[in-house]
This record gives sequence, structure tokens and C-alpha cells, in this order.
Amino acid sequence: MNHGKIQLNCHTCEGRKNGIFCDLSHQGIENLNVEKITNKYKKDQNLFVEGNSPFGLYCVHSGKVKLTKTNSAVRETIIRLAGPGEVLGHRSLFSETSYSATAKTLEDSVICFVSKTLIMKLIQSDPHLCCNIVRNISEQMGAAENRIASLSTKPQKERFAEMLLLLKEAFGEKQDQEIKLNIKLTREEMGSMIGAASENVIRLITEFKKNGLIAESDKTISILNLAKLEGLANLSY
Amino acid sequence: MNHGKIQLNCHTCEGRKNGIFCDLSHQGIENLNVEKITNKYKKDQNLFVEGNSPFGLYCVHSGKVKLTKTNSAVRETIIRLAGPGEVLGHRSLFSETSYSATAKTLEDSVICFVSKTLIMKLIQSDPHLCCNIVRNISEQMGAAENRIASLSTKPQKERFAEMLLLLKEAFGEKQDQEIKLNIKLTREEMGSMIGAASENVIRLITEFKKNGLIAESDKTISILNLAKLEGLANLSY
DNA sequence: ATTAAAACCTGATATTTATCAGTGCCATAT
DNA sequence: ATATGGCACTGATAAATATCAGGTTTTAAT
Repeated sequence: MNHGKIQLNCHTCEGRKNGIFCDLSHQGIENLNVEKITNKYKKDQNLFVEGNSPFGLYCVHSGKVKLTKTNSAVRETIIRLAGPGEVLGHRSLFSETSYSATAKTLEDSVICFVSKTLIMKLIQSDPHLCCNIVRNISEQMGAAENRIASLSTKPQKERFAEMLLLLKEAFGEKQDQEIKLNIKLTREEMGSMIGAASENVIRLITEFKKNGLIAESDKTISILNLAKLEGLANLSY
Repeated sequence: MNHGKIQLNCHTCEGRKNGIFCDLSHQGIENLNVEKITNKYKKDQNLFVEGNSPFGLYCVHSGKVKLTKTNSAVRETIIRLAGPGEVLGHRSLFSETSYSATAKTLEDSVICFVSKTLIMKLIQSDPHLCCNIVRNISEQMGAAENRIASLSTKPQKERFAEMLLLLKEAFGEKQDQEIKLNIKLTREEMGSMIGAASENVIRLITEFKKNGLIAESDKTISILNLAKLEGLANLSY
């Protein structure tokens, strides 16, 4: 087991270059680099919990995180999945409310913490950052609106096909003829992404496999027939 | 009929004081005041249409607007309702995509247009504005997440009760013992807010009336028994 | 005032989806 | 090696929801 501290360099961090810190000044990146706190998380650890008060944001370096809401104490809903380069917890940080969701690692991950104080300091010195945050949240808002429309109007099968396509956008890796979705989710978790009981997800997976749309090995789904899947998803965007 | 131009003063505009322009500098407000373009809209007019490119944002002075998405060419989904003081179109403006929804007036309205150029100029001179926009979108994102969770896990009746409570927050006016929801929506529109067929909305309204939860006069719903309604909505926030 | 269109309503039925019960598989801890 | 718990799977049934068909009322236009 490795108990050693991890040293990450924000200047060269690949994830940073696509995220909200992409066009920070050299000095800003240096501040980030010095003040950020990097931690290793095992699978199934919480970064933060619904109801708690935010004191900074989290930046995924490696690994994957799910954001969930536990509605009415019963079924959980996955609000978002975040992979390398993505930022978590900024929404609650700026709306000045407590966390509206719980963040939990889906696999062993390395994640940096950036304090609220530092964020505010960075925004002062580098106003661009704020615009990037607006852009980031705006894009997530767009995704959320699409999901609301899907949940409101589409049947489960279409939503499931759509989910596979979204996973492809975020975690897809082209391999020969097929596209491997590089993320491991239980049937239950997939269900909580599209508002379906896990039993129904199982049935849909069985059906899609039978029809040659997808395959699965080592808990990982691959898309075999993208065109057909897109047809099934009945996309409008 | 009144063809005259409307003169609105941003300095004294009540709506502005709760919105993203709330703590703009005096000079910033003056720029807004001079450059904004004010228009009257009849009921059912479009401000912008899904797929078009944004060139500014819209600020509701009076009246009400619905933001809808027409998924898969069939059923429409209401993404959001906006009343006086609320801003529309900023999401697409900043994510630099085309409009993902259509904005249409629900009643005769007066709405100001603010060009993208001016917004960017204001952000330059008054960086606070950007933070307010972040806060604004963050709050909307929170609402969107709640809706996703509701649609995913709650039955129609709960979602309908929840919708009435949200309408109360946005448009409720206390009158004696009851709370009047100052907005006129068709059964169809209410259905497209909660992902339900209009027939089912009709049945729910009938049921709620019978149970003394709500009343209706002149197409306007009033909440008679708030506590009972909150119980039915099974809120988690 | 008359007509047309839109919205509202109701019951019956079909479809979708959830729930329940039971089984087997597989990883992992003892 | 074997128990154990979690996950995957399957079929049957129940419940929720959509759709359809037929009305009535309301609203708006001529």
C-alpha cells in the first residue's frame, strides 16, 4: 500500500486544460498549484454529502465520481458523472446553499481540493475564470434541460439508448469496430440515471445484446452498432 | 391600440433589483438604460426559437414567458417559466450554442433586450456581474436537478403537487385564507411541466378540488390547504 | 348571433413500468 | 473450501400512465 503524498503539477495537468482553469494566468496556475490539496480516494468514498455546507470545489484528476440525490429517502438519482478534468461542487459554492447532492467515487480516484478563498482570490486576479465558470455551468444546464425533456416525454427504452450515447461522449474509446464505454456501472446505477427500475435496465441490456447493439465484457459495455442505437434514442439535438 | 414606444428606467426598475443586474455600478445601469431595447409582446409571441443563434438576452419587465423544448417533434416540455425581473437566453449566450429552447409569452408582456456586446462590456467594467450570472444559473441548475430527481422517482400525483408549490413560490399571492397562483396555464401546459398527459392533469385537478386542496376561478388556481399539499408533494428539500 | 376552434372533461382500454418472488452467479472474506 | 452478501437475471403480477373516443363547455372569430 502506498501512503505517500501525491505531487501533482497544475501547470502540466492535462485535465486542467479543458476545464474552467484552462486560461488562467501563469501566476494563477501557480497559486492553484501551491494551494490545492491533493488526495487519493478509494472506490465508494464520499467527497461531500447532500445537506453539508461547501467550502471549496473538487477537481477530478483521475478516476470517476457520481453525483447523486437521495429523494424522499428512498430511491437515489444520479445527477451527473464526472471524470478527469471535471469540477464538482462549484454549483453549490456559488448559489450559496448547502450541497444538493452527494459526490461518491465510482473507482479509486485522485482528486484535488481548491478552497473557496482561493477561488475567490483567483476570480479577483483573473476575471476570465468567472466567465469560464459561467460557460461550464451553462453547458451542464443544457445537459440538464435535455434530461428533463427526455424524462418527460420519452419511454424508458429511448432514454436508455440515449444514456449509452451520453456515456459514449464522456467515456467512449474507439476499439476496432466497437466503442468501449470506459465506465463500470451497476444495473441499479444505470437505472438511477434514466429513472428506471434495475430489473427493466437488465431487460433492456438483454434485448440490446440480442439485437447486436451492444456487448459486454468485464462489466464494461461496448457499442457495436452506433447508427442503430442513435435511431433508437430518437435524438432531437 | 397603443403604438407608442415604452420608456423604462433601469435605475428605478423593481425587477432589476432582484436579478443579475442588482449590484451594477451607476454607470453600468446607465449604459443598460440607454442601450437596452424595450418591446411590447402580445400573448403567444416568440422571443426566440430553438435552434436559432443568440445575440443577446431578454429581461422580463412585466408579463410571463414560458421556455419550451420540442423533443422529437412531438410533445413539448416546459423547461422554465419566467416572470418580471427574470432573465432569459443567457444560458445559450454563454455556452455559445444555439438556443436549446423556445421562449414564448404566456400573456401580454413588456420585455427588454440587451445585446451580447453590451453584456460583455458590462462584464468588463463590472466583474461582479459575472458572479451574479454564475449565481443565477447555479440556482436554476439546482431547480433543474430537483426536477430531474422528481421525474425520475416520483409518481405523477406527487409531481403535480410539487409543481403547484413551485408555482406558489414564483407566482403565489396570499389572499385571505388562500394563496392565489397568479398565472394562467392550460391543462396541457401543466402536463408538459411535469411530464404527464393533459387528461391526467385534468383528473388530478378534479381530485384535488374534491379533496379541498385547491380551487379554481377564472382559469386561476388557488391553494386552499397548503399543509396537506406539502404532504402530498413528499418534498425532500 | 353564429360558427369554428380550442380547451376541458370522462370513461374505457391499452401500454408501459414497477414491484415481487425466486434463482443463480460470482467475488471476497473467513 | 466454503459461507455470505451483493448483483444479475427471469417471469408473473400489479400499478401507473398513456391513449383513444366521445362528449361538453369556453373562447374567439366572422
